[in-house]
Amino acid sequence: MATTPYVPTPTPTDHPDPTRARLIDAARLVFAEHGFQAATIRDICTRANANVAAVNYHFRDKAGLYLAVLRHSMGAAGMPEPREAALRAATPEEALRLMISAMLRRMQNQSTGPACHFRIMLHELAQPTEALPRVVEEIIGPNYNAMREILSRLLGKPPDHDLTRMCAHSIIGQVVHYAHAGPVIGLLWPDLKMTSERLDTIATHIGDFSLYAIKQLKEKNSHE
Amino acid sequence: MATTPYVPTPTPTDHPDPTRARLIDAARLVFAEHGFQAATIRDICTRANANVAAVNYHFRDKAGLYLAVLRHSMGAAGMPEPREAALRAATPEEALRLMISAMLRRMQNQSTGPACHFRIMLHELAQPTEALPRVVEEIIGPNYNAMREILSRLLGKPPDHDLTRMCAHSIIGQVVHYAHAGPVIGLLWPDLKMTSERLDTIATHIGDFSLYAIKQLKEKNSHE
Amino acid sequence: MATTPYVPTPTPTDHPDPTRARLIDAARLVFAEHGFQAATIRDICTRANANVAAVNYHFRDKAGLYLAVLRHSMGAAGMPEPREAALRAATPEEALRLMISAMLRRMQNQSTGPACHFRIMLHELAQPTEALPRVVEEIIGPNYNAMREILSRLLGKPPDHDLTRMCAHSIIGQVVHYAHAGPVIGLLWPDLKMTSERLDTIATHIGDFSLYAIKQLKEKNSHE
Amino acid sequence: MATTPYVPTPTPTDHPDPTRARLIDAARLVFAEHGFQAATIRDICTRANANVAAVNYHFRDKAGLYLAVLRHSMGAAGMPEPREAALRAATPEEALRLMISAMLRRMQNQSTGPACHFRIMLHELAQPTEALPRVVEEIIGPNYNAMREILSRLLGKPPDHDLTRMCAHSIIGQVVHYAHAGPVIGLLWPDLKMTSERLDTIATHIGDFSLYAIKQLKEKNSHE
DNA sequence: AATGAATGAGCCTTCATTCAT
DNA sequence: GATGAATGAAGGCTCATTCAT
Repeated sequence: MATTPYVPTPTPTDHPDPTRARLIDAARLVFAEHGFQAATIRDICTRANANVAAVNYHFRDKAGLYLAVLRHSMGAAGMPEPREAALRAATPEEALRLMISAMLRRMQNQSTGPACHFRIMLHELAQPTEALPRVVEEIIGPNYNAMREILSRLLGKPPDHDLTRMCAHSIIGQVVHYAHAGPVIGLLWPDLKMTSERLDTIATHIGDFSLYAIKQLKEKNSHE
Repeated sequence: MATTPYVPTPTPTDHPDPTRARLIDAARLVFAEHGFQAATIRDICTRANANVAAVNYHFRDKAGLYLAVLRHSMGAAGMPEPREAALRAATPEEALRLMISAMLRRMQNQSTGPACHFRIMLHELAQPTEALPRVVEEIIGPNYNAMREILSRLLGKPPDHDLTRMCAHSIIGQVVHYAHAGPVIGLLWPDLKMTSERLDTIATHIGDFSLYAIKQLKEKNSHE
Repeated sequence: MATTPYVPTPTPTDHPDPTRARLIDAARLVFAEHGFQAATIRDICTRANANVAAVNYHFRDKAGLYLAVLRHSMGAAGMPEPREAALRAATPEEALRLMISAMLRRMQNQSTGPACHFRIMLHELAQPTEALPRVVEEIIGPNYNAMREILSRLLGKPPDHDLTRMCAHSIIGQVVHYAHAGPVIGLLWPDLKMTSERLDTIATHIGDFSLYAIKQLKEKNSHE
Repeated sequence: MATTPYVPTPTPTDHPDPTRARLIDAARLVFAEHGFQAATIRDICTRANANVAAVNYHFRDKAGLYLAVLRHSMGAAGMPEPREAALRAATPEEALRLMISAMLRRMQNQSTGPACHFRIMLHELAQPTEALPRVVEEIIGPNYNAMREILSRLLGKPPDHDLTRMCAHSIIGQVVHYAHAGPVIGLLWPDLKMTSERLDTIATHIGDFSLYAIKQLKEKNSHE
């Protein structure tokens, strides 16, 4: 244990192309495609041009590699993007639209882009591992809170209010549905092509749908 | 042929406690918990108090057992429930609310009730098997079409219209989010208890949210 | 054991088409194709339109069925054919030619004809079972002795003489080679087609080859 | 790729006692005894004092191990022996006798010697695998061609002539019969002991038998 | 710092066989 | 007289992991 260096390397981008970095990169794709359990170390090592024992050497464990992948994905610059988008908005309405659009776009290029952790999340939902709490805390939580802030302003309710939360779920549910149910939607709607324009259309629809609903909910609520 | 009885027997409830039925019952739970690939025949057979070879005898295959479980879940009386609920409604608004409520209730008690196939579906989404098209065709498709019929009346657009489809996705996305993101929501909203009343609250919220949005969308669309 | 009727049925052609007969018929083909060990009871029973347990019921064992097949093949009318052919001959030379021709013909239609036990023998040579001594005693031995009788007359040596035996082996070896090495010969001599004329040519060649050799051997031996 | 070393290593005798070599050695015996299908990996690994997974690691497959055994046997120094023996002969008659003798000797001590692939071939004949064409091409073919060359000179016919081929089959058939029919001959001729002198006697007999026959066939053929 | 070799547990499947009916 | 159902043993294969170097 004293010889396993998988902990004292907090700077992952020190070396240009060490085995460690190649492993994380390959693992991201494999975990995204198959999930934690179904992914095999051999597959990852083959893609990373590394030895089978490399994973155990660098990360002690399959689970260690998985955690490293998540930590890497969370630390990547791509993460705060949706919230940043929202910050640039002048009105809460625009902020909501920007967030929706950013989340939608993020969920597309899952397989290649630096944000394929969305697909990892999908697997995590189907079969949660011990990493779920950490992911929720560091990735999902902040986004969830940011959205509640926006909704709080739109609804005139505190972020902790049940209505605010349920509205947040309604919006997030609409967005992630296109990622979660991707294969099913492909079968139910064969003509659908996920082009960039189509993505815009969907984002606009979700924005309209949600803002209309929120406006009415606010009115009805203020009358009570 | 006389030795391979894994063709679907017409009267599955003839005998009081046949191994075949016990296997399907146990498999439902195990598949729901772990998904097709991660589930092990040994686990299933142990829970069903059956021999490891029983699966091969009755269903030829792990895949055969999986198909049988899906077929059983689809054929179960629980399946048409959401659509039936909608048929009893007087207005399309009520029909929509009934469908939402039925789907939500269905998604709860996944582990024990006859409808744990919702959790199976979740795994199927994360890692589609060859059974996905069949499930879509026989389970999801009809519900999707029923919902589009209702929305078609509410929106004044044909069921095939893009707006109708996107509204359907918006509603379904809101509903299934509570199933898909269950563990995450549990972490983000620790006080939430999924009691029967809470379920009603959520169903009402999704109904309100969606009907408000639809009404506005219809108005805006008719002005164009 | 008292209830297993697989022994007291010495008359196999009593009933027109009982399961037992169908099993033996199917087993002959399967054993001929795959040998004793590689043949599976399920395959046999499926082809015989019988239950998996039928073999154990009628023959107690896979080995029991195998023995029954051999007994059936040995008792069949086709067996003494080569020797009968030899008896009809006027001279020992003709007797030898007739035997060679009969053995060659017999070895062809192995798969369908009633004499597919030749292929069973091939498997028995590769992996002898406990049935080998019985087969040698009842099938091969008589043919071997008949051939030695003929050779004894041709060579002027007793049937037990080493030269007689080695000549018998030389002739039998030539003949069975076309059966044993069938797949190899097919690869080494792709143009070869095992038509009836070709069979005649081969029989004539082996007859010429052997009779020339025997004549010379007799001469040389008588001078010593 | 770094993890799959089952590609043939150029220097198989580098290490004194590597698992790979022990596996091949054990597999040779087991395959010779039971044939490809009936042989079990567990048996081989037990005899080789290796883990069950070692076969998968070194040869990917049971079939991979089988191929390696064949390749090893074919590459062994013992292979070209019969042809080399023939090359040292002054006359074609002597060449033929030398080949016969070498083949006969080779077929003995199948179980321990480096040439137990003869018994493997026997299984291959009874139940051909995908390896048969390769074996024919690399082992049997060259011997067959060498013998046809010799016979061509003895008969005055081209190596491709039907008579040449049939004579080759006659000789090869006589020789391999002692290997193929070993157990049967043992039962038919209990006094036979396969001593070295007996092997010489048999070789001489087959040589006499065949050369007499060939001489006569050549005469008869030249008169036509 | 990194790897080739080896390991043991576990998986799915197939087999011959038995038992109750 | 015959069968559907069930069983335990075994087989080939894959996996994550470890160890000596």
